[in-house]
Amino acid sequence: MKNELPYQSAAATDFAEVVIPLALPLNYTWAVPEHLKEAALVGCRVEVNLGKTKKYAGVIKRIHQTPPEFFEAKELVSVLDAAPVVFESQLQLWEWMARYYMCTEGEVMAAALPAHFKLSSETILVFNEEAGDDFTELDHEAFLVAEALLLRKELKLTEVQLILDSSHVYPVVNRLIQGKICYVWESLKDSYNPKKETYVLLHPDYDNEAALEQLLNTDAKLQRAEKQLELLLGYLHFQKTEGAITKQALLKKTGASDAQLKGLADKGILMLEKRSVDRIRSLPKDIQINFELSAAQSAALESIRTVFSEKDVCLLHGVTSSGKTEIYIHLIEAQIRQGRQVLYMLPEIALTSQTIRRLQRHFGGHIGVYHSRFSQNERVEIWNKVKDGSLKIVLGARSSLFLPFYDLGLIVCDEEHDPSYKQMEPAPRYHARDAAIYFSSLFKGCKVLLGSATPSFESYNNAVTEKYGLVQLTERFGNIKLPEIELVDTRRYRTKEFADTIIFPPLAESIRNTLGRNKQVILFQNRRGYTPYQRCNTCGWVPQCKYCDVSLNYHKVYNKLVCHYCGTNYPLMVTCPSCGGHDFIQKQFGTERVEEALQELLPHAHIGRMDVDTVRGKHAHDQLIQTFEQQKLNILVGTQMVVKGLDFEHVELVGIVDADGILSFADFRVNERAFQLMEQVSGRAGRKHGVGKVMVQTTQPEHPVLLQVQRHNYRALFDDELPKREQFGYPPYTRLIRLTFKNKIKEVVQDAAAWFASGLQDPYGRFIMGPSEPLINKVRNQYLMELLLKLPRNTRLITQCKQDILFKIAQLHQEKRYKSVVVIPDVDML
DNA sequence: AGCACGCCGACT
DNA sequence: GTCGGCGTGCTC
Repeated sequence: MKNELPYQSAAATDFAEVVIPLALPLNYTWAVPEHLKEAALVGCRVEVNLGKTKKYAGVIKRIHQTPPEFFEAKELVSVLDAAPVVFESQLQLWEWMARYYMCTEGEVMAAALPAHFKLSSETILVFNEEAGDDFTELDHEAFLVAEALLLRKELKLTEVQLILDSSHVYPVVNRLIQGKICYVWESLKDSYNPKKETYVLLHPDYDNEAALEQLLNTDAKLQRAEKQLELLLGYLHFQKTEGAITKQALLKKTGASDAQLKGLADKGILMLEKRSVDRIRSLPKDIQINFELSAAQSAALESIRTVFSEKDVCLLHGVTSSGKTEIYIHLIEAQIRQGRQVLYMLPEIALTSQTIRRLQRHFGGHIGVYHSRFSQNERVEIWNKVKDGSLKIVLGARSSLFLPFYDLGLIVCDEEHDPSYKQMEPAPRYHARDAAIYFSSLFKGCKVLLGSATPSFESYNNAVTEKYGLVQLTERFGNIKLPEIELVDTRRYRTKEFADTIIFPPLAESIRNTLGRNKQVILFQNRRGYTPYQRCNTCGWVPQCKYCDVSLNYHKVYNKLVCHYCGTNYPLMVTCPSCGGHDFIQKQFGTERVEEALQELLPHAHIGRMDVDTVRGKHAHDQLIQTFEQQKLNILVGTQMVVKGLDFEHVELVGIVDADGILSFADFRVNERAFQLMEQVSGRAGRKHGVGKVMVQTTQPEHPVLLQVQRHNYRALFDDELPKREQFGYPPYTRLIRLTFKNKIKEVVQDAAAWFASGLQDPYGRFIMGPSEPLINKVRNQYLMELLLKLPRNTRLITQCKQDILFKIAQLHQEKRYKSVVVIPDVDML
């Protein structure tokens, strides 16, 4: 370093490395002008100019004194925050994520920050109608903008620039947003309004023992209103036991009338308030652990504590309904009592109001909820409360990992195996479970608990090899037995008579039976069904790829069988090598067909369907669950969605309509996935009363996965599968990186992918699979090709390879023919 | 991600 | 002859 020269230190200028929400390969640097030196802190948002016209709100990552060598740094325009919006640990997470998942820090930042923090010249401000028109509190500049907003309702940030002196735009806008005068337009999300319910609250005047006593015994207000007094007593009872209570629930439970409640409200004793269900505003910050753990649960809890004394990550493998949640609650409580924060992650779809209420019952106002269905205002609210430490527990989907925790003591990753923890579409394509494990390492003594009834092989392997601790819960809570699993061999119905049958007689009979006893049925059908494959109609055999150990897909256009991992083509099967049969079929049907077939079979049954089509609306999912819960439906037909975290008391029969479809999925994880799916589905049966039954329709009743599902033997499946993973080089023995190539000319992508593969040949040749054409080979007018790398688990090699890939991508873009080919890396692809 | 800059087709 | 199509490159 030669920057010790006196004239340099005398003129020491500060420079700020700033992350801006763009896919830039590296962070840019701006000079900190003298008057902003005090305010420009690491983690603060700053307004910067980029190019001639554009402005962005970026976040300061680093302040230093090294002048950039190859360019003249522009000056920061302004500092937007009085205090940092993120801590160092968030910046570290962003950096790690960008490196590990091969994207830019800007992309991570864009995913991490709530929209309201992401100002740019394109941002549109919307007037908040609830703000009124009294702006006398505001300073002169904010006043001008507020007046303009009142008139126009919407302003682009560039328009605000016309109103104000250029260097003051962002700070003023920022003040207006914080003062809730306006908010940032959410162009994609049509401003979602969270579901509202009317809650009953006690008027604050009576919120103390003495006043309440007087009211109940001597106050004239209630002397001649016996029914109202009764209702009030009922209310007080439920408030004690349940915390917040809705109007609907109160009236139902006390049998009181609307008029009586209104009477109490008019007298100023109770208050009615519309609140969104998931909001936490006036729940008391109580901790109530009012349940006893079973012996098995207590033992598991103790084991977890022991594990945590020597390891940072523990896998809790507990069969369905073994009561993992109660264990989490105890661990969470311990953290809260120490004043530390807890992140409780769940797959998005399992974050139903059912789950949220359950946790709120124990932790009341300590709990905050964070997921994609929340408005940006609410997200900012939670964000700030997490940052200032007033919120101790966050229950959230994968993106809640980005919240500015300041003292995290525990991360719970429930349903750890769930693939939706991996972000697919835009970068960062991160896995929230793995990122959480890294994130926890930034906090002293912070532990991670992974929970699942059917752990991912990756996690289970880490537990078996003692990288993680392992704690098992083998019995269901209350000693309810695991459901009995009956395989229905559909080969017996291969006659003409049953040619179009979807629900075969044994299952049909069971459904009738169950409905006859006034119990409910769930039917599971894997998906809406298009990934055609060939299957022997006689024995159920499905052709596999020699090199990849995956089922082959039937490719209509070429009339061939294709492995979509390595791209190898095979001719169509004519003779089944397993049984000598000549009858190959591809039968595909989705939930709709199942629903139709059912309706035909049982014309009087009330049938609900849950798949991406039927729950597209905002509350549709919650609503359908409720309808089913209230037994207004007899049968629920659904895809994956019915599996997640739901608890239905009256379900006694679960039917898996087409197990063959699940078992012939062209994925090296088929068996793992199939087991997870079936085990989770069957966990829905008989959760409360223990008389659950599961029926599985299949042409392969001797299939090893079905055998283990029948025995609920996860370990046996794991032991069966692992050698195959090793032999074919899949995780947990390797790390996968998938590269997707996109271009609108088919030949160009194909050649680019081939060029790329040959360029990586040395030294990665033996790890490369493909290039191959993916199943869906054209998306939005762009053709796709894929390359898959199976890298040995050697951190240095993997890091090196990622670097080489990025370098290769740069080289690819030097070739004129491949200039416009887009390459998308996906690390740890699922 | 934008947006300016620049090189080729169908038009008043 | 020009207007404007979008492919390419750059932004501290």
